[in-house]
Amino acid sequence: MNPEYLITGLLKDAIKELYGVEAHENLLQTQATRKEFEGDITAVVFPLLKISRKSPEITGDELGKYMESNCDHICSYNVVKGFLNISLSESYWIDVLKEIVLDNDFGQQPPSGKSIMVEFSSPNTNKPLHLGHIRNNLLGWSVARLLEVNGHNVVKVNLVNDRGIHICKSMLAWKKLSGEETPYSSGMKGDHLVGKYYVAFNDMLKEQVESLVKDGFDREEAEKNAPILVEAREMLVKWEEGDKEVVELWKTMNGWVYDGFDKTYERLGVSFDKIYYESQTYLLGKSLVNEGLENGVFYRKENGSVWCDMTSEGLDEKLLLRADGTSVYMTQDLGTAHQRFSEYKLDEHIYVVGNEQNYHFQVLRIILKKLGFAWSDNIYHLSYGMVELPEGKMKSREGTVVDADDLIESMVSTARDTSLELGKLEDMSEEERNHLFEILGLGALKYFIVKVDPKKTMLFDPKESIDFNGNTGPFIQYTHARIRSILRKAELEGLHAEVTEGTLNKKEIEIIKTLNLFPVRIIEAGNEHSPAVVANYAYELAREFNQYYHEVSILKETDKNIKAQRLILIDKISLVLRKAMNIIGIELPERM
RNA sequence: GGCCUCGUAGUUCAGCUGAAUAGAACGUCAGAUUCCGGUUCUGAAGGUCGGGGGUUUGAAUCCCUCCGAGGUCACCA
Repeated sequence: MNPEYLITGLLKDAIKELYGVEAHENLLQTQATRKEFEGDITAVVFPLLKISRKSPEITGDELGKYMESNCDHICSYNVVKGFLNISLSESYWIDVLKEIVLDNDFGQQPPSGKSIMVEFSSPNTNKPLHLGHIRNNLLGWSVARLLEVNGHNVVKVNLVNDRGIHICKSMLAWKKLSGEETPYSSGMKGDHLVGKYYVAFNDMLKEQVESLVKDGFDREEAEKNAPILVEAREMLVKWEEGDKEVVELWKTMNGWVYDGFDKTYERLGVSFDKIYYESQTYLLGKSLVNEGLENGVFYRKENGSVWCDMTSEGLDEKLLLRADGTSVYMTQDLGTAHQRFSEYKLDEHIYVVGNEQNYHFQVLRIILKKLGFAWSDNIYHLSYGMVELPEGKMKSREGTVVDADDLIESMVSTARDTSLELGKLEDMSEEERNHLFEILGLGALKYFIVKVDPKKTMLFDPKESIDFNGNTGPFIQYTHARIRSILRKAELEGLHAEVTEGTLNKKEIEIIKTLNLFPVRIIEAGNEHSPAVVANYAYELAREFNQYYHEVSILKETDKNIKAQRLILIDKISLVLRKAMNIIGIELPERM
């Protein structure tokens, strides 16, 4: 039984008995006792003073006395200021440990019957993934995992932006410059190859603009009407008309990009249940807009364009259909949301999208509400901030964008260098080693990014992230390997890890408390859609083990019972670490 | 200019629905340790929680205001 529930229940009884009042839930506040004080669980008595009409000290003492004599689990209490610190008996904590150990699905919540869709990644097909996408993918993936652990049925989807002027730019530059270069002929990853031509296009555009300006054109005019840009727009028109040659090239080049993306996704460890393509969904939503128009939710301007008025919500008006009847981004998102909610019977839909689109999602929700969809409140924009580097911001114009593949590769190679330096890998095969470097490099990256509150702008420092000390992925991986090594040695001695009636010291009770917190953290993190909570919890647990390990000798302990109990405790720590890191997609090594 | 988000040790981050002396880590400094100024261990210093006001027995947390940083307000996506 959860100790805080136990105390809350007792407190309620005590108040009723002593003061004859049924105390309201939110007056019964408990928390883990701070380290400086004696005790396990602390009840805050301030809120109860208006019931007792006595001083904090007297109230605390009366309640403590009642609880102590009415519950076998409580062995002592003390009152400091308005805080009633309660110590629970050793046998109680052993029972808690036993409960944790016996629960094979520890942390896994029962099925909720809810279906939740998580959309993340959502790349453009004109260039490779970069550091920003990494944050997106890692957040999306771990939120999806987190919701699964919370018992929900999760559908992971990716909406690929595969159409529009941007891909035409790459296509055009490829046609002009490449000499039919392919990923196979060049040995380049498909997404990088296409990205190369996107850059080439922009270089050509810049050149043309400069020369036009030199010839006396207005800069703005030149930027709009450079010949190559006109050509790209013509290509887009041809694409929309279904021009065979253009569509063929479009298919080929996008295919290269998808091959490239797949490799990056695989290495990052993310996957999707379904992939949507904008080329197939961009017409959705029009009928919804027309319906809204008929119902008077939207209105038409003189030139024929359709708008939604949101001035009563303190916002502007929003365009939904252009004068020529074509749709915009918002139109499509209205349509896809509607389609998904009805097709999958969703209870919730989470969009993992950068915070520059906060306004978009605010508007999306309002419009859906205006259209009368009850589920409009069940869309959630998981908004995340930019990732900056020690060198400063990434700017595509200045070419300081960090490529995802390059970054992953450099993380893994740094992991290789530092682990080789530390040694201890002699008895590993080449294959095992490479696997270790891979999970260390990626573990460093994933942990460092996920541990930060999503909505905050963050700074990614590769050097700091891969340090084996500190609040890092490798530290947790190292802790795990260390525990597994202890357990292997114990096994060689023929020892079994189990709960016994041995004694517990203060640190061990603390660890049991922390372990016991795991399911609570899972639920909390799920409600907040924030895997960062899980990451920081895992770090706390790992740090607790290291302190513990430093204080007591586990293998040298002579009492077999105590030894067995210590082993089961650390075994459980390693298991919970694995479960927590599994949510973030970090693999923990058996040795390193 | 309107709207949204953020501002916590030198740095990167925690701080749950308000509670005791605001926590880690890295860095810094001191001591110990070894072939070593690099590794490891121990310890210390370091904070007006952006400023001001308010609500409360109690505020980093809630409200108002100002300052600072970022984002966004397209017949772009």
